[in-house]
Amino acid sequence: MLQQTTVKAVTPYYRRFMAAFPTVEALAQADIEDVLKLWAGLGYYARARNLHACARAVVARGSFPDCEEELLQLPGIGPYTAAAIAAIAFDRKASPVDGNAERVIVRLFAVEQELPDAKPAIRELAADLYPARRPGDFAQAMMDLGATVCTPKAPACGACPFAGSCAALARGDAESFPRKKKKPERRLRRGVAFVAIRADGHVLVRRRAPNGLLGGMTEVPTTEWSSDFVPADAAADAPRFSAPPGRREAAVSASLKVSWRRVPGVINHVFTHFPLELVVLRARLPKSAVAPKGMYWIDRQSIASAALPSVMRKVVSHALGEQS
DNA sequence: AACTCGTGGGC
DNA sequence: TGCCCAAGAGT
Repeated sequence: MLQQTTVKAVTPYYRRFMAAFPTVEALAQADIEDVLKLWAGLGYYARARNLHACARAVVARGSFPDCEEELLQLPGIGPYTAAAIAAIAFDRKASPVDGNAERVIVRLFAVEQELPDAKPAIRELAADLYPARRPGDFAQAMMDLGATVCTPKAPACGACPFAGSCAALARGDAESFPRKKKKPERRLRRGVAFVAIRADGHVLVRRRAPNGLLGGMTEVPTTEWSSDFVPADAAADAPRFSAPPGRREAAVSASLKVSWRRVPGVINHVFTHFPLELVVLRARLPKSAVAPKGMYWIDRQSIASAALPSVMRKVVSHALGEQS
């Protein structure tokens, strides 16, 4: 959970998750849908899928691996996490380097190479630093130093135990480290989201593809999201409903005429690699409306606990006229 | 090697 | 307000 995410953001999720899945066996037996529900809003959903797969792998092999090399084989456990578990949980000589420790090392040695190119060199420098005893405590101390003293902006060099040996500080420009490669421009993508509301308050949703962006999460139907999308072209992608079976001829289900109305305003959301602007269309459906193939209705209470990512919560709240 | 992959807080 | 950043990993 803590991969690329702050302790503050993680804490409530962690508590709920551990209450639901107190053991690796419990997690391994869970449905991915229930795992994603508890991850909804936290982001980077591949972590949830990987953690679930990881639990199953651990149960299958019969125990937790206790060395870096075997930990690396598990899904979702990369160089940092493998080293962190080895050092902290098993007191192994390993050097986990997170973003904080990375910054400490770079400044200590005034590494001129830009990130992320410098990562391998930084890891080697860190590996040379590991102490004779308590590798886990040392690793956590380096991370906490980066988080509280050797901060990205306005580092508190006066309070740093490395002040006397820091190459960046000696040069007088610690804050200018680490050097970073410029990021590619992120183009705005547009799309239209359809919020169909049944007379009893149920909302139409579907499941996203199991992998990729928001993989496995629940969403309201939308058009494609693309840079050259024209909202006026959305009608063709609107979900189509049929009237309930019965009365008319069984062979031909009558299509239900639906009036989509634009909800004033737009939803803006920022993903890591692109910003998104969604126009929201809303329609009221009779209680008898049949969900299109691959979609289903969920009630208000289920919306609250569903695997809806934040961007979809924004869309639904906006369409239901809730204050934000 | 360079992309992809979320979200919220801090300044 | 816009940008940076966070206990990174997978492809």
